Amino acid sequence: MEFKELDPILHSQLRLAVMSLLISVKEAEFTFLKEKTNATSGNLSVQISKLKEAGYIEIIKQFNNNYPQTICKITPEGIIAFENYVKALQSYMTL
Amino acid sequence: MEFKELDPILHSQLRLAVMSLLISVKEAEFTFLKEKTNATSGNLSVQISKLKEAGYIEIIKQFNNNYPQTICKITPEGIIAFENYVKALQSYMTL
DNA sequence: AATATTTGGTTTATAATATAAACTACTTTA
DNA sequence: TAAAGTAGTTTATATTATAAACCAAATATT
Repeated sequence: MEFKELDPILHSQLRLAVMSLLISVKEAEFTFLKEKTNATSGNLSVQISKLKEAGYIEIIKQFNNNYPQTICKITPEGIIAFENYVKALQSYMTL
Repeated sequence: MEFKELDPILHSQLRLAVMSLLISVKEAEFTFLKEKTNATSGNLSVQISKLKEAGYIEIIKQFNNNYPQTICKITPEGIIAFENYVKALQSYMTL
């Protein structure tokens, strides 16, 4: 058994946490992700941008009660990438 | 359920692969690790040093058939760290 | 009504990490 | 004895992660 490549986009604690949340909730606000992950705004902003560039999530910017609101949704590619990442990890876990 | 911290020493593809191998074989030569992980010598050298500094492995340098030989062994702390890392990962995997 | 504070972020600068390239030291083979 | 191979280490560079600083607008305070 060889070691599978670990998708570098997902092999990041914060991006993985975000994806993990989006897998279960399907759609989440920036503030929700920030609270759940305990990330700083700056870091979260950068990381969701990377996930978007990779095509793993969709980012929707809108206004809610006069405030800007950033919504994140996982894409089908994102779901597949997450599943593959989990599978790849198992090759390291001596399961 | 919150996300557990991922030990940064282990959250590296190559170091994780090395630890995964050492969990199963208990002791391995540098060249064996290099072949199994497909790493370059330089990268492997750096990463096993970090694992040693963290106390996760022991490095024994000796000579074998006139050639230098570097042997790596996992330590009890290394085993615990690996197990904790695997447990922490599960909090991201929505198992 | 001006000013301070809060919300909800982004951009930028810096620190940490991973990796490859270059190098060292020695051995074997031609 | 020169070339090539073994077994690595060191160093330079590219990539990543993170925090600090900033921005724009809303709301609260005096």
